[in-house]
Amino acid sequence: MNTPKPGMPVRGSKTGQPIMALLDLLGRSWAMGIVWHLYQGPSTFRELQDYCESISPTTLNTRLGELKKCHLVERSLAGYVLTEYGRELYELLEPMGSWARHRWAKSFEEKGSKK
Amino acid sequence: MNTPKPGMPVRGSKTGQPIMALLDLLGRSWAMGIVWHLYQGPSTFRELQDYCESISPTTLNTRLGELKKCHLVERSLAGYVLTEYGRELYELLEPMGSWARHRWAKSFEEKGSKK
DNA sequence: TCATTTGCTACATTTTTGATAGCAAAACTA
DNA sequence: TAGTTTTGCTATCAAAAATGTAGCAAATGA
Repeated sequence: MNTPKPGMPVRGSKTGQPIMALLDLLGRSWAMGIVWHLYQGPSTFRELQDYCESISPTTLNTRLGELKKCHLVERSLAGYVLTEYGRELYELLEPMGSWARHRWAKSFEEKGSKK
Repeated sequence: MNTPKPGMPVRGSKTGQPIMALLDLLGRSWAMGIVWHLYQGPSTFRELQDYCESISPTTLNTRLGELKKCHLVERSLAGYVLTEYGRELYELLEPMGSWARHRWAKSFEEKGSKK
């Protein structure tokens, strides 16, 4: 699975539009979860493993590799950390948290949930 | 693969926090791409297939099913459309588009790209 | 009525992910 | 400084998810 980057064809989009590369990258298992978690502060490999309860070390490692190649994550003395780009991305993701809690979750509470 | 919903344990998070359910849902192949595309207007199944160049009808169908169960997409006479929730979500996703284009893509242009 | 189009299922193959074991290097500890 | 932990990560195999292709039944159009 090759790392999606802007300007390169990615899963399902040959145009290489940056947003498509980003959606491909973030659409892989745990990618957003890792970014989400790292915003709290640096984490070691094992801490990330614990956080992502069911991730395998293989997947965690490839995902970290992709995020590094895409300049969202890097290593520091304290462990893995978000880069500046990573933090910016988190800040774009962040509003989804409150929306999910305050708006989206409500839509499941209506009585007689269809389907 | 069961549909992630707020309040239910999802891939790697037993707490059922809405954001975790959302990240699980959106982290599946093509989920964000479908939302992204549908914001342009209603699409038929075949149009979505064309848009997501390499998606298989099987996957498209399950993904649409999940998005419907989660109140982001519904069917209309004109085809599949975003619900109000779906449009709200798109609007949260939208800033990622310009960030990817104007900020993130730049990070790949530096001379001597490492790695 | 006959040909298209549409939404979707079936099924075999490939790709991705998970689970588990475990190793080499670094960091403690006694 | 020898022994124990911890840490980052690889290897391997099984399970799950996605793809590719064919094709069918219902709706639409000519």
